[in-house]
Amino acid sequence: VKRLDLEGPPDEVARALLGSFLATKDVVARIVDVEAYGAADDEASHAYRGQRMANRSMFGPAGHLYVYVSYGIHRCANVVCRPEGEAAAVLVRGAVVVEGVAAASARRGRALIAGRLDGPGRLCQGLGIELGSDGCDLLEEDSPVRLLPGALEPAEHVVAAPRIGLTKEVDRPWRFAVFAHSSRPRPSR
DNA sequence: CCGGCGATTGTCT
DNA sequence: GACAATCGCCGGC
Repeated sequence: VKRLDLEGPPDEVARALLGSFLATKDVVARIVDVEAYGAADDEASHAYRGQRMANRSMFGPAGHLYVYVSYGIHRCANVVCRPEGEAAAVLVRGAVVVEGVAAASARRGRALIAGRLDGPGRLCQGLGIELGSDGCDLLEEDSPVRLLPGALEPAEHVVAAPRIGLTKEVDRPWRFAVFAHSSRPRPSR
């Protein structure tokens, strides 16, 4: 993954992230479900009302991690995709663990189904992504969370759908999920 | 399999 | 004081 690939319109970067890997100390997972978020042009985005203390890392630089607290309980992880001063990011909604299934399921407190971490909160819990990693550089070798290159396979396709859990901009089709040619062309959950 | 709902707390008004 | 880029459980079909 090069930083240049991560800097661009959030929907394009979102698609490009599918098939790449998120890695922490003891878990590696392949990204299969993402959502794009913009800035002043996107009322559903955390950046819509400008920079705040909690969302500051969403304002760049690209390739850094934006972690926020959802519903006071969960953590959710984003890949920032704009240079410093501008805001946009890709929420990682789902991934398949390819290394460290035991560590991930131990953190989750339950067995994973087919190695899947579906849902942004579950994904962060399984990977062990904490608020303390907010703002770290995903392309830096010794970061607590890293992004590793990966691509989709020929039999894999991408479906676009509306984003989940919003009260605004509910129709913008900025969710992108991988599905195998043999399975139903619809994102899980 | 699917829809509904309560829990729970950081963040902003 | 309201709201939230969620989750897990429960009930119905």
